[in-house]
Amino acid sequence: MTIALYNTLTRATQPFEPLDASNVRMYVCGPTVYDWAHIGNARPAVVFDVLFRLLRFFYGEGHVTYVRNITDIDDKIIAAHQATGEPIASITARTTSAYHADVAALGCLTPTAEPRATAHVPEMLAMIGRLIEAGHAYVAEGHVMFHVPSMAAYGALSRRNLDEMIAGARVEVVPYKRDARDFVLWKPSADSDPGWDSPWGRGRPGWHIECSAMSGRYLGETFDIHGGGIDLIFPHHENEIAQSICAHDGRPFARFWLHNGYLMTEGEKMSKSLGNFYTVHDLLAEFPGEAIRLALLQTHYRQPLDFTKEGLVQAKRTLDRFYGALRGTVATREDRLSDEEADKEVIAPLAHDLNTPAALAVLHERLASLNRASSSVEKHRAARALLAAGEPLGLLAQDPEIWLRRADSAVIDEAAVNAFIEARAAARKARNFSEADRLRASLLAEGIILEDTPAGTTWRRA
RNA sequence: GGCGCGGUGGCGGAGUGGCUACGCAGCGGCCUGCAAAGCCGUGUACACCGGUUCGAGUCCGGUCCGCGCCUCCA
Repeated sequence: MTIALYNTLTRATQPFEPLDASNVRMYVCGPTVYDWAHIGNARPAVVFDVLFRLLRFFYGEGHVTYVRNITDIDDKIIAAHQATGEPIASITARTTSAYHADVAALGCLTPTAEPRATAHVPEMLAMIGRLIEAGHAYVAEGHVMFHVPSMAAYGALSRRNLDEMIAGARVEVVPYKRDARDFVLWKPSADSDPGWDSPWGRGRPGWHIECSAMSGRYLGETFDIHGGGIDLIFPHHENEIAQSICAHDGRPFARFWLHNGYLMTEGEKMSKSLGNFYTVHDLLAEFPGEAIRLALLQTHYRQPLDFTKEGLVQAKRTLDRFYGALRGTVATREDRLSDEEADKEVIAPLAHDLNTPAALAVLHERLASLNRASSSVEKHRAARALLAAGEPLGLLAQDPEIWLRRADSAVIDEAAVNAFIEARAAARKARNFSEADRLRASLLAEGIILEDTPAGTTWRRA
C-alpha cells in the first residue's frame, strides 16, 4: 500500500514518497494567538492530525516530524492589546494555552515541535539578510520588502502570473514599494509596539517570513509536506515559497502542498464580521470534543464543510452508538492499547488522499460486526477490531462508560439513578408496568435513558 | 476581468470507467411487558445536452445553476 496525496502545486493526486523515510517532515500553519480558536482553526488541526497518524503508521512513530507553528507576533495581537489593555504577553500566553486545551479535546496528537515566532526572530533576520544579499529584497523607509518581480516563477502555487496581479489592482499601494506586488519582510515598530533590533532598525517581522524561517530551522530547506487552509494559498503560501526558494539559492521548498477546504457555519460563509463563527471553546461547553472531531472528519478535507449544531448532534449520536456497542466488551485500557493489528481497510482509504468518509464507512462495518457478535469471544475480538479501526482517525479512544454516562461530570447522582433502576426492576417483577414506565419516564426527564439488556438494565445520558 | 470549486436518493456524504458506498430519516419484520439499543429486509440518485468507449456518476466539449478567492483570515 502506498500513500497518494492531492498536491495543490500540481493540482493532481500524486504518489507520496518522502525524501527521507527515516524522517518524514511536515509543516502546518498554526494559529495566530490573539483570540479563542474557532472551528476554522480546528479543521486543519484535525485533518493534519489524521495525516500525522497515517504517516506514523507508514514510516514509524519516531520517523515523522510534524511542526505546527504558533504566530505570537502579529498586528491583530497588537490590536487586541490596544483594544483591551491586556499585556501582549498575557494575550498570547492565554490564547496559546486555550488553543492547546482545545486541540487536545479534539483528540489531536501533540506535534513534534510547536515553534513560536517570537522565539525565532534571529532566524528571520538571517533569512531577510540573505534575501537582500541575493537581490530579492530591498530596504525602503525602515521596511524590508521582498521584490516580487525578482522571482520569475512567482505565482506557481496559486497559478497566477505577475501581470494578472497588477490587473487585480487591489494590492496596497504605498510609496516605498518598487512594485505594487512587493510584500513586507520586516517593518518598523512604534516605540509602544513590540519590536526587535535589526540591521534595518527596530521593528517586527512581516507575516510570511516566520513560516519560512521556522520550517527551515526545523525541517530543512526542502521538506515533504506543507499544509494549511485553502485561504492561505495566496498570498501567504505563495510568499513563503518565494522567500524560501530565493533565500536558498533556488533549491526547492515543500514538495507537497495540502490545503483543507473552507468552512461555513449554519449554511453561511463563516466570517468574523458576520459573527457567525463558533469558537471551539464554546462548542466544547455543549458537545464532547470527539463529536466535533467526527463532524469535521465526516466530510473529505478538501470539500467545503457546512458546520452546524445539528451536525454535531448527529455526530454525538453516532458516537453514542459506537460506545454503546463497545460498552462492557473491553475489560481494560491495557487491552485496548495492546499491539492490535492496524486495520488495513481503514488505512487504505486514508492513504488515498485522506478519504475520511470512506474510512468512517469501514468503522460502521466494524460496528455492525460487533453488534452481530454473539459469543463473548467473538464480541471481544470485534470490539478490538473496532477500536483498532478508530485509531488512525483518532476516534473511540475513551472509556465507553465515561462517554455514555459523562462520568467525568458530577451533575448526576449515580446512586440515585441506581435506586430508580432498582425500584423499576421491582415494579416490573410485580408486573406493575405503569409504575415501571413512570420511573423510566421520570429519569428520561432528567436526561437519563434506560436500556434493558439480558444482563440487566443500563443507563446512559441523552 | 483573472484564478478556482461544486451540482449524487428526503437530508448529510463517498465514489481510483464495469460489481450495494456509508450514515441519518422513512417503511416492513424480529427482539421487548412496552420501550430503548440491536438485528434482518426494503424504496429513492447521479443538473442538462452532446461526444469518446463494448461500457460513463466517473473521461472530453458545451449549457444552466450555485459558490469561493484575487484584502486580514484555517
